[in-house]
Amino acid sequence: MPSRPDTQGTGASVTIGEAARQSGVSAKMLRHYESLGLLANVARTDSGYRLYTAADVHTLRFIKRSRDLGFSMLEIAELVNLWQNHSRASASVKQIAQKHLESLAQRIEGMQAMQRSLQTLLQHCHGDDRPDCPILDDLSGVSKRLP
Amino acid sequence: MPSRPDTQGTGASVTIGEAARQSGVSAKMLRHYESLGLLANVARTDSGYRLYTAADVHTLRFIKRSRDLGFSMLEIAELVNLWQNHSRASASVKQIAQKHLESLAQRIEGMQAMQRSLQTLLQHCHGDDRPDCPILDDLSGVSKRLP
DNA sequence: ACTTGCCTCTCCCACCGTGGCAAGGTTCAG
DNA sequence: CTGAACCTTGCCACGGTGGGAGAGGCAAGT
Repeated sequence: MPSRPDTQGTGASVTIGEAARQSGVSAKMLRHYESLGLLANVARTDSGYRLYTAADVHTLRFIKRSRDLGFSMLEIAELVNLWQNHSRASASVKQIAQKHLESLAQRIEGMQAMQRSLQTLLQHCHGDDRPDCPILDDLSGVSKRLP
Repeated sequence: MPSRPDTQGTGASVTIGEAARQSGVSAKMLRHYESLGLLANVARTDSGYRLYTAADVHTLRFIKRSRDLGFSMLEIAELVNLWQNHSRASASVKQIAQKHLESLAQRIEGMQAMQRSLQTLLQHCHGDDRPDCPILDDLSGVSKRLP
């Protein structure tokens, strides 16, 4: 990997590929986030290359971490705004996180319900070369739903 | 609601709206499933209206139940095939369900990891009108990640 | 016969987040 | 100068669902 100027982010700006590497977000997504208005005012070289400052990369890492926690882009937009607004109330942040946590819990519960049903079905299916299959019976509504 | 012929599905075929009602799948999705080849050979009236037999509706309920258990359309296509193939081996069905269960478990784990992180963050955020906020600190990478 | 109201038809567009590809310009090292 | 690696924009795709437009079908009421 041939060394390019300022690859370490010691001073000025980096290109999109470098910003992608430093933030863990793909270059594709960097452009996308910009188009969503999540990362405004990205500088450009004369030839049109995007240039990311250290602050931009920091924001990108913020976004990445938020995505990793499952926040939606809409929520992340709000979080970024709050983050950059130094007179925010922590309650606003907490409320967003709380709501996300609740929806997360709901989705998990839904999936766990599926999980339980599937486990029961799997337990009752012998899984050999005979056609007889409680799983299909359940899906087709032929059998009483298993407990 | 004016009574339409054969609303009870006593004998012949029903229109898409009725099939939707009887299966719990939207008419929109009925057309979509057909375009996916999941429900082939749907009859038509002279004027082009789709006509669903009782067997079709049964298949739709099968699909609905499978969706409710979180199977993908691709998996459902396989399941429907196996269901209709009377010489299937139950092992084939079980394998699909098993794989689905595993991916389900994985996704649940991922979401639970998010859940735990969020819970920790929320616990540490006082959530009042002051700007100080451990949640944002964590997201921005300023603080050491909370345990 | 005509209107009214509901049904259905086919198409296209949107979501969300991500990836891929194509056709072209830029920058840098050898 | 050439080639490699990078960047640009733009379009298409996924999965599964919903929305709507514009047109036609059908039954019931007048």
